[in-house]
Amino acid sequence: MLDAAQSAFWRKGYEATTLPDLLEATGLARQSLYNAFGDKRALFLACLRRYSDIQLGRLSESLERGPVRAAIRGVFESVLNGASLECGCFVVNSATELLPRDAEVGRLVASAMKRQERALIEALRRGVREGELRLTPKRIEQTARFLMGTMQGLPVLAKTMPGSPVLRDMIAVALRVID
Amino acid sequence: MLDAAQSAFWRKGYEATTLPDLLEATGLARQSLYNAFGDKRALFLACLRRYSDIQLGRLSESLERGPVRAAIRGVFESVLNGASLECGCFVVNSATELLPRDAEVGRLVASAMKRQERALIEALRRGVREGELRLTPKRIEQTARFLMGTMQGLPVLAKTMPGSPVLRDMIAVALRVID
DNA sequence: CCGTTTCTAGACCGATGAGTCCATTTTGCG
DNA sequence: CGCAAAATGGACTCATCGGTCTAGAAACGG
Repeated sequence: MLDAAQSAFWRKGYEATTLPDLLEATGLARQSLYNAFGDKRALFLACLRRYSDIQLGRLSESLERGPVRAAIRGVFESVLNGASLECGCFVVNSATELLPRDAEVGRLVASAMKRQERALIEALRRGVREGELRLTPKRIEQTARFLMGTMQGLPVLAKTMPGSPVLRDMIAVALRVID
Repeated sequence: MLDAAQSAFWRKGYEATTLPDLLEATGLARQSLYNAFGDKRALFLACLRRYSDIQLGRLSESLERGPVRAAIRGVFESVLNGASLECGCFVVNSATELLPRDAEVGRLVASAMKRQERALIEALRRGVREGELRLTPKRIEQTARFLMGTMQGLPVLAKTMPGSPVLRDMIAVALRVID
């Protein structure tokens, strides 16, 4: 239900997605949609929250067991398939479209980033603890942030240079920081 | 003249920028604007072309003399100030907003990226030639692409996490690939 | 089986979007 | 100076936006 609306917003962004678009995507009647969610903006925020929660869940799950390096590589490479390839990341898209004008979205995005950062720090810590990685505590933070930045950048790059070898190279070089 | 329109589009994106916005920004009368540029879309494309040309000019200029490593660091750090900090990169913003729906914008963006890639490759080659860097030809391409990806990612990150230490860390780690 | 509640279809609303038209003023040039 | 060209303001068109309203269909519970 929210999935359908989300995919509409994801493809076209907030402004460009019209109410008819949302009705067609969800199959709902106009009134039902307003009863259920209030208005377009509230629906959008709900989608965004949901997406970032799910996405973060997936990320944490991938990172919290198995070899850390392989997990991170896996996360990066999953961008090469997935919906992100042509649509980018929903959170990043929303951020570039609506920030810094929209404070609510700003908070939401910042929180998503923060949680992502924590998940990566946690994973790197585990890697160090288990002897897979060798990083000072300072370096852990720095590296996690770098990886996060790269994760944000990849979908954007995928959009701007579709089907180019740039993505693979980008990933290859980025992964060197945890070699 | 185009500058004014550009900054309006830059701040709010294509869809969200209304004609009244553009009139106020440029100070032009409605009719004059239509006489000069045709329509909103044509004006937008003109702005985008202009921006990417100027931006690429600046980049090439910074990269083509002096120590390469310092030049690249300078380019990265210029993101920390500049209009990019709160508005991101106009090209990247436009790409995330309009791709993959808009083929014309797609071509424009892809071409901008391609030229940027070339400029970086050129710079790295020079660095190797002058003995500052030690990279195999293969590595040069790869590294250039990585740097380009990072350059695209930085403004996005700046928007999603304003005033966070993430940017500095991201830059610090990214620069390690040319150490 | 009936009454209540929910959902649906679609007309409707005011606001605002991009784009056009035209009468008037301003400008620049011979 | 004078005239042609261009720029201006503002009314106007038509489409579409997000959102509301209403009357009828479906669904559900006792």
